Amino acid sequence: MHDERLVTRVAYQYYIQNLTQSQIAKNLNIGRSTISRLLTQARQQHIVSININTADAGLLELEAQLKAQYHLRNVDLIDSTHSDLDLALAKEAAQYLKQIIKPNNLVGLSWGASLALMVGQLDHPKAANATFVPLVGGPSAANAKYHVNTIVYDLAKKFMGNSVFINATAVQESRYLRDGIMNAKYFQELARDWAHLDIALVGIGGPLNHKTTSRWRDLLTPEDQAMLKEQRAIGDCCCTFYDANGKLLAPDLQKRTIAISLDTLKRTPIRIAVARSKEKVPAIKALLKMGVVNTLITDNETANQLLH
Amino acid sequence: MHDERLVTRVAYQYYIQNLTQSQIAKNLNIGRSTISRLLTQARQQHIVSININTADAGLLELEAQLKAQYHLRNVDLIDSTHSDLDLALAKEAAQYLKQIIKPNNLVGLSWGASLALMVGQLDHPKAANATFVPLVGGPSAANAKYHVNTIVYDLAKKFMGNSVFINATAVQESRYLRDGIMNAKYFQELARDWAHLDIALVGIGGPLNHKTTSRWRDLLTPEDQAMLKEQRAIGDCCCTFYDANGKLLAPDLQKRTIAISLDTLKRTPIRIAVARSKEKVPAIKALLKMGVVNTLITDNETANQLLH
DNA sequence: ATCACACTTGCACAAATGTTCAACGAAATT
DNA sequence: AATTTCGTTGAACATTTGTGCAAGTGTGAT
Repeated sequence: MHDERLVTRVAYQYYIQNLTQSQIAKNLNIGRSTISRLLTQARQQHIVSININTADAGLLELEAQLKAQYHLRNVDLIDSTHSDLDLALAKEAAQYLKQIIKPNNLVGLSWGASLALMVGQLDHPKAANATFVPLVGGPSAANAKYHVNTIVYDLAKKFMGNSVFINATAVQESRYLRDGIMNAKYFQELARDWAHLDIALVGIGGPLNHKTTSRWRDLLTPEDQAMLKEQRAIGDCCCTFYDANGKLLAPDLQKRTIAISLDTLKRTPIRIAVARSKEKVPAIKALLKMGVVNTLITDNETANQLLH
Repeated sequence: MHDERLVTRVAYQYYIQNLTQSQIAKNLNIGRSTISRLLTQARQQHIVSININTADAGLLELEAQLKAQYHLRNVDLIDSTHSDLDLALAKEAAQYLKQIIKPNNLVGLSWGASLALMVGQLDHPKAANATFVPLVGGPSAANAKYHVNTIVYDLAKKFMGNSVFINATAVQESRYLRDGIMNAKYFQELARDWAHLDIALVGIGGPLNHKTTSRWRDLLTPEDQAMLKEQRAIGDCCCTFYDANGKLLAPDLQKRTIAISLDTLKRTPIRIAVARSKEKVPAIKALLKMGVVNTLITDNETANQLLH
């Protein structure tokens, strides 16, 4: 342990005057290695303190905590005080995707309002020559604007890449119909893609009774809905429902669903969820615990609630 | 110029989470060079601030200012709140000397209370095998304790080195006497040493009328004193008097003085002055402006007054 | 005094960081 | 539209920093 006076002196010359360690060593007639060690000591003993002075520095702290608590690869937060939160979130997701996408990547997408919004927010995308594939079947109505195919197609266009379409709704009337579709040669290719994704980008569905219940859920029969309610579903990801403990629900419904399975999804290296709101907190939390996604883009309010 | 959001993010990972630049680059999918640049930007824009939390961090700031203002090689300050300031100063000077002295150095010393005190404060000196020489003649009375020779001898003993004595008082009765002495072969050797010093350690004398007028000044004749007063002497270094503008005074007295000349002194690479007190401020200031010394050891009160 | 131990130092190497340069791409100008 | 200009980027190189190791130094016990 060294003289505090000396430590301070060294820290001052290094951090305030920006001298190199060699210069300081010459000044003080001490070996350079010692300077290096004195500086580590200065940091350990908090003789020097380093602060970050920005409004959103707190966000980063939150990100780190969340990342640690759920063992995530990454967390990206936006400030909850934005006027249009959903828009801001979409923009952030767009930037994030742009940042991590690499040439020839295979990118899978589910859908939902967040993802649809995202596409529009993508500015100056780079030519990645990536391939974009849907992870779930389409919604009931042929509402082009929110159709998975539209999302995938627009995204591919912006990135100068290719896209693959999906020609079926997410939920079929019977498991036989569903199996039939999935056994088609074209679907087999899609399934193969699902197993080799580089990046997956998914939304998270909240509880069934929530007002803004998303468009596609009209595909569920009243029986499905009853069943899910009974089993305490708190949300879905890629049309797979689960409860607060991460238990997958409604196996019968599952078998009528055309979508990537959560297990397959888990094989993707980068699995990003984009979701926010108080209502979705339990759904997000369960999904994180299950390890289905390893990257989360949300706002700080949601993040705060996820910490407990 | 980059996105502040990104800069903050990078700064956080680097300074708070202690990741390396390469790791951050991988996280954010950015080239490492860019991270380096972002960090410089973060510092420039004060997005990160680095503080030093020590009582005497302010001293260092003062030191830096003083150093800049007078173009000094180094400044070493002690805290003015010490109970015995002169003792503390002596101790600091001792440590400083110990720190910078190198094997076989040739070290010159003037005298004064500060330097005398210093010798006693030198603990655990290293064997430097240095040579110590007086820069000025002795005082009038044969007060062994404060004699230059004593200082030089004691110091040499502590450093396991050699010392050279001086066998004359600082001021002679006539220039002829003085010239005679200085022409002696032994003095010629001393003079040669003066021209090749590695380190010079000097005190600074304050104004004449000051109460604690130092011991040696009884060598001055009443005429000398009158002359100096008339020419507005504010202090001396190595028995050479000067005024506030750095003009050397009393050439007649000079010619009767046995001491290194300030010009010769200036040829020494490391020239340290040890002095403090309100009264000596003008003397110190003038000496610094003249460039006679390039290293100053004092207390922060004196330092503050020197800044204006 | 001698030994043993803990602790510090400097050297040499490994890792991390800063910087130059050439190529690229976006805006602005013709 | 073609061309110029400006600013950004990554790769390679130069510099700076961190660290394991062996040698040195002081301290305390025997």
